[in-house]
Amino acid sequence: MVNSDNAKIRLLDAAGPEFAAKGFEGATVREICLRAEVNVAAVNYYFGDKERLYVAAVKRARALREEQVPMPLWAETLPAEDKLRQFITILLSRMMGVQAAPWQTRLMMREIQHPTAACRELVRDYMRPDFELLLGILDELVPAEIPRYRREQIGFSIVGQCFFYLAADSVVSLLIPAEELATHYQIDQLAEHIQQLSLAALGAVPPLDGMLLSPPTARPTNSWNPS
Amino acid sequence: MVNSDNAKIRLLDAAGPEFAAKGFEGATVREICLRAEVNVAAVNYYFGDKERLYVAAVKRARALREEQVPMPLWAETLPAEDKLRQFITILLSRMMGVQAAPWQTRLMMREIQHPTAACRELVRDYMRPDFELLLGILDELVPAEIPRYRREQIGFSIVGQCFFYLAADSVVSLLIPAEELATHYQIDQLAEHIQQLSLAALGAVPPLDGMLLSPPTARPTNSWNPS
Amino acid sequence: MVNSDNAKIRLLDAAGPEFAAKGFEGATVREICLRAEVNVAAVNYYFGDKERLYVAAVKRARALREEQVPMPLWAETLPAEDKLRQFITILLSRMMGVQAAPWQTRLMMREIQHPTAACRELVRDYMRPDFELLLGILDELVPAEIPRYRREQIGFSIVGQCFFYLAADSVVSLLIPAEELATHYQIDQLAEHIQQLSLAALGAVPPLDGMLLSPPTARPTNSWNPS
Amino acid sequence: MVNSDNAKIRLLDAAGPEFAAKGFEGATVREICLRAEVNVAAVNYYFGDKERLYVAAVKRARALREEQVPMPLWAETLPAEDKLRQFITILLSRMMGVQAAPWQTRLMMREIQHPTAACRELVRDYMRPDFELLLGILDELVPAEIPRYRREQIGFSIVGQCFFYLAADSVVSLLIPAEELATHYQIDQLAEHIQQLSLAALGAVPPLDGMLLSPPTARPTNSWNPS
DNA sequence: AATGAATGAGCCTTCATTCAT
DNA sequence: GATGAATGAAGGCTCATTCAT
Repeated sequence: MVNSDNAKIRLLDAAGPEFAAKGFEGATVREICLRAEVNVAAVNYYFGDKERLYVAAVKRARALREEQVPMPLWAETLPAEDKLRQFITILLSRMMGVQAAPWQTRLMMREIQHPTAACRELVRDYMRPDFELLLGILDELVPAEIPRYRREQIGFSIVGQCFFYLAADSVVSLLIPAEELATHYQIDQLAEHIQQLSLAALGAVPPLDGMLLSPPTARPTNSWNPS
Repeated sequence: MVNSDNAKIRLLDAAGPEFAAKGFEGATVREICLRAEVNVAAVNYYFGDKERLYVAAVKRARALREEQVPMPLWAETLPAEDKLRQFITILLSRMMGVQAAPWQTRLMMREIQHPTAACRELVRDYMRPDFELLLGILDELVPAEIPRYRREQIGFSIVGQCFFYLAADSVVSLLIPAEELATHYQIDQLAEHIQQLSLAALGAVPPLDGMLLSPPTARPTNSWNPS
Repeated sequence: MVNSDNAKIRLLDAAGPEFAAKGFEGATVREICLRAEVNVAAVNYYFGDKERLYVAAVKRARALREEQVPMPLWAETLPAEDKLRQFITILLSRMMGVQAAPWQTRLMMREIQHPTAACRELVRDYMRPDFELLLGILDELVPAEIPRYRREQIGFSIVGQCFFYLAADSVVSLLIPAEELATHYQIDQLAEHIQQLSLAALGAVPPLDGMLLSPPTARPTNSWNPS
Repeated sequence: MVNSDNAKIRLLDAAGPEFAAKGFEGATVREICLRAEVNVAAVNYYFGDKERLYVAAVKRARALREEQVPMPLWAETLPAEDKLRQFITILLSRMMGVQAAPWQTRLMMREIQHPTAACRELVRDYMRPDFELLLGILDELVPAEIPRYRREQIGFSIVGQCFFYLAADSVVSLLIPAEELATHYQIDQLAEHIQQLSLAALGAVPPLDGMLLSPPTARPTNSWNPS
């Protein structure tokens, strides 16, 4: 039984990096089993087939990453601005690393971009709670009249800025000279940048602006930022 | 020979959608040749091997997309705010469409996330000019003292917000109820949102703030936002 | 142990239908064990290997079929013609059913056509007694001078006619229109047909015909049927 | 092209004996390709998959056997009795051989007993023409009033007697002492036996007997052979 | 006595590539 | 120049069997 669990875990630990590096098609069961030091038949024995091993590996990846960089439990009195900063920092921490990004992150990135059966659970169990957390923070920062879809949009803007550094890191790396790259990949500085940008935008949100309250399909003139 | 060119073009036009839909590993030379109505040996004959066909297909994808949604030539007198809005609109136009996104977009997305030999040229010929264009717009909007890496960071923030809707559309689709999804995928409204958020942030940039001028490696305390 | 016997019997009862339906190669140990609700290792534990399970299943099949349609014990005074009719009826009863034939019959058919180690015992214990019974009936119907090999030949002709409907039922089904098929598969009518055909032939046997008495290797001219 | 045909034929000639000896499941593509001296991929290249190779092998088996032992074209004046004898002889010739039976015969036997997609065509193209030929001969030998299903039954009885020696040869071999086996497997003598048995039965058919004319479902008492 | 975990051999198939024409 | 035939390598998976318990 103990050995059984070990073999299963070893398999997952071997499959994660392989799938992350080569994708579902590119990775081979043989190579994974070789790394896990188990028989080729073990994949079928423990997981049924390659695809279910992949799904299990994705789930494990997120669970491990969650453990490594957990969301904190904030005190009630903590200002929303600080929560936002910490939230952004954690998001960046999870995504940063570029080429050295842990396999967990790269594997999840693959799943997001080429979603399989695992994606639904991934979103339900991990992305959604985080996103709701972010919406909760925004609730403290934007006027009550701002409709939900606008808060979501602001949330996506914040997440998108963080996400970009991981998902498009190949482009960033080629766009920025190698010697300056490290400047761009400093988590704290970057977190501050994104937080400031977001707070400034939130502060500029005119609470009574018609456009924000009316449905987007009846969008008025460009009066949002009258200054 | 004319036929030769035709075969090569037909091959590229067949390869693009295939690679976009199934990835490099998932797509098969046979299927591509079948669609192109050429012999299986044609890939090796015209391109050497599968990989070089892939690279050629990626390049062609970006060239086609460039034609479809070109960057405009702005009049000198056009306010930078308007240029920014148009830039964002074009970015979103190129990326929107989720599953219905043209194969060109999806193929480039694959290349960004799993870069191959084609990525370097892609960035050099297409991403960099666009990014420089964006930086030029920002030059008109931020004080001269703001260092380049900060402008780049602001540029990445803008691009990242657009990029997110394409790269993470599977997550967005699962996060937002199906009936509200269309609300989030309105290019003009979204462009306005991102523009306003960005402009508000730019307006908030304190031109004399020490942190912004000093190199980030010698970053002082969190005094950027003194309020 | 009681459980042991139960497991063994359950295994046999599960193996029979499986082997009958899919053949030795097609049937899998796992599926058999699943049906028998025993461990996969049980086959090897109780029978040594798959092949010996197969042999045991074949034997059991014939024993069960023997119970289901036993040969009757005839009164001394029963006319041979009636015995023949009953014998044929029983043979047909055992073989009829085509696809709906009980698994026992189908399994034995497989063994006859692709004999394994089980075939020898099957013939010795079951086929031979039946065949000797038939020869005994024929002894009462043909002149004493008829040599044994001729009686055997007549026996084979009778058995062959019955056997055909089971062994070649796929051909019969395709040769005869579906709506008329039932007409051909009426046991009593068919038994009568075969009995009459056989009796007519027996009656026609010229007891003193040279050919019948001389060894077939020295067969004379075609004078058997002088007409 | 020539080489192509050769490879295909070699594959068929290698597949036939393998399938005949080991069945569809038991035979392996590797072994067949080894014998045919072609690459393992050749099966897929020429036939799509193992199953279609099997079907092609079955068809070829029957075609070859047809060539080896063709049905003769009889003169109009040839007595039906002689035609029957020759028909039976040819049937036996095709089936005889016991263990030494050509692979074509054994393969067809497998198909009859475990029919696959090939069976339908086999019956349509080969079995049915032969069976109709036999019915034609019987038409000359039985009174016109005898209904078709009775003629078919007589046909099956004749074919069944021949079929038995091939299909159940394992049983025959175990039932008859080895030294007497050859006596039973003499084609000419056996053909005469079956012909005589059949002719005697035909002669005994009472043309006006009620049962023969009435539908079998309303079968009267056992009055068929009142003698 | 009986079992669940684990295995290694082998199977069919797919695929990118090559070679003679 | 361009192609259809043919190939070798490798991949995922199934299966009967074994071994420690």
